Amino acid sequence: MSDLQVFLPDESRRELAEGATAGDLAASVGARLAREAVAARVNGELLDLSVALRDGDHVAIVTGESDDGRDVIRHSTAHVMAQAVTRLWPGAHLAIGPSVRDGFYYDFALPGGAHFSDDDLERITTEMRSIIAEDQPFARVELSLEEGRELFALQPFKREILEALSTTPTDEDLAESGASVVTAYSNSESFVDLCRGPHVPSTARLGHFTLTRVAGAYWRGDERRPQLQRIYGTAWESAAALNSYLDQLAEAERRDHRRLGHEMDLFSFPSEVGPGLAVFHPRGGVMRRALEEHSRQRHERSGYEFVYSPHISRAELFETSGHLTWFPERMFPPMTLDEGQRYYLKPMNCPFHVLIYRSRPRSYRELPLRLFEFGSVYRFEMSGALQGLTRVRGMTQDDAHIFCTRAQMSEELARTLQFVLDLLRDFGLEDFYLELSTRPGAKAVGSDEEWSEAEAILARVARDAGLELVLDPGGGAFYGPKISVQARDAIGRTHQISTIQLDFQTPKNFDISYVSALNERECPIMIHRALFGSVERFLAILIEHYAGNLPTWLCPEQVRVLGVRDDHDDFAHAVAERLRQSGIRVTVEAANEPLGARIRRAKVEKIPYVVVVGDDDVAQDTLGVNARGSNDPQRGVPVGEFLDRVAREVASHSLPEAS
RNA sequence: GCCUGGGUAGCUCAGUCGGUAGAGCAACGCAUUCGUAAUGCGUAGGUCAGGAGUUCGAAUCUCCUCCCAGGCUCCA
Repeated sequence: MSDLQVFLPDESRRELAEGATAGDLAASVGARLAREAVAARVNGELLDLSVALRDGDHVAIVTGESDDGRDVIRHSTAHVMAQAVTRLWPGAHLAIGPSVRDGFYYDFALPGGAHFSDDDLERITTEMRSIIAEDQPFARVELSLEEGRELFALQPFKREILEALSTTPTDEDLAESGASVVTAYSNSESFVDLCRGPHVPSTARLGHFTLTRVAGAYWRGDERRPQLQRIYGTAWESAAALNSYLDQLAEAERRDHRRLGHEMDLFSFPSEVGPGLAVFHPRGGVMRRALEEHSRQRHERSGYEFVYSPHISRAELFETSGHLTWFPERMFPPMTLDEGQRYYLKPMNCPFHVLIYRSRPRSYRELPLRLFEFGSVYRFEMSGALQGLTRVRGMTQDDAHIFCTRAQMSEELARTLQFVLDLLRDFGLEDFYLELSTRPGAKAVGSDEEWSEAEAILARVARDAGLELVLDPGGGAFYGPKISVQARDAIGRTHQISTIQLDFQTPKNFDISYVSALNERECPIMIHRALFGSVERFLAILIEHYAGNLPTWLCPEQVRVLGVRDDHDDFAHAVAERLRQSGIRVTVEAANEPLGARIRRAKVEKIPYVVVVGDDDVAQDTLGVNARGSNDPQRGVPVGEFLDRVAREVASHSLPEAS
């Protein structure tokens, strides 16, 4: 007898008995699906498999191999972790335990203010394994608010969540269900957790997880509220998926620019200088110079003019610009000089560029005026936020400020965006999307009309660029909205690189103007833009993108010449000199070790070309070429031919051809 | 800033119960002269991050400071 009809994603119908659940549906489709099912999407909503279906429902069975499925697995694993922690630390308070990208976490407050240590992860893991082995069902319970308050009387964070739900029923689902029903999941008689769900049907569906680290986290992310103990983990639908994720992590670690930067002798952070302050070594210096020089040339060709400004300034400048109002805590404390004058290290270049603009009257004929500077800025980042070259206290921005009229603004933005993308492509980044950050709630200055206009223009320019556009509501700076260019690197991570910001405010703060064609005094618009973000961070991204195997034009050492025996060393030096005269960065390593050992060293150092010269080469003016990434060296290549090849590659910014 | 973990030779790491500081690689020296990913022998290298304390004696135990790594609302 079948008195219930549901629709599958392919619109086919399925007859089921009255009272059938999503789990029953999965079973009716096939044993394999039933085995792999973790949840169901019913009429678009992600629900437990135990949900009773109604006539006419559209149902998609969710398996572990989907994003939805992994979310459910991770969320359920977090739940199991909470149960394990509760068993090991009776009286622990539970906060929240969501799934996050690639994993999950759960926040706890342990009795007596105890902390987790790394060793605890193993104990918790063991406890979790036994909970999973117990094959506990995740039983959904619906409660009234009052019942919820009673059930979680001893859980202050859960209570706070309940109170928040009762006073702000903003969530649509809750509004629909009357805002008075909350749900909990009970795994066993001894463990119940307030949770929206859905969950896998039973703990036995879990198991491919690893607890990764312990951390502190403030309740609700607010440093004025209690600090909780957080445990992060990752969980997947299969052992293979888990291992592949762990391999990815290992690959990211191999590419880490801090490790490579040290190994390749590019830069360091001497503790004598201070945290977050890097020094560049000669090899890193070569790389940096090549990058900056290329950027300079591109800017020159694109109509930018080059300016310079000092690293410190009187407080007045940053009072006018608003920096001291909006983020004084991010600036280094001032030094007070004679007569009580306060001087600050500059956190941004824009105020200086505005003063350059203001140094004399400007005509509309000069606009757009594009001022560029490799400007070093200093920001007092929280010590815990510092991270290699990507988050530092001293950095150099490839910063420019464009002053233009309102009428020019749209075209100038489009042009700037195109320029950004072209330049990034020169460095081998190809995969982009754009993010539009709009008005931040409280901190924004300026009128609503200005903001709407600016946001609309940016949105149009972004759309016209033909790239994927993601919205970041409220992510703009206090003075204007921005477009940021996000780039995906070789292992699929995304980095925010360039930003283009519109600013109506600073020109007003500094009261700058130009004389229009109608001989009237007008206020220009300012566009802030940094393409690399900071030179340091961009280098870090490139190092990781290429795993240290940089394109030849950026390599500190492009060619290393090795003589087979030491009586070939003179010829090796002669070859090197010819390459050097063509602008190639080349060294010679003398033949006092076996050739294989010297080749190995050069390979380990990621030199693009190892050149070997022996008897035949001396006789015929040729060389042997062993390119990076190749195990198949070429012999008898004419010196001139090799020289052209490297020169061509440098000019085209490409990687060595692994022939 | 706060939480957890860490800091031993240039690098990667060992160092037991508190009892004279260890290895491999790198560096340097000598020998070796070799055609595409590790030649042999030898030498040198240390305020065990820094400071204070406990102790007959501290890399090791205690406290303080510095630095590094991960984390600090992708919401029940």
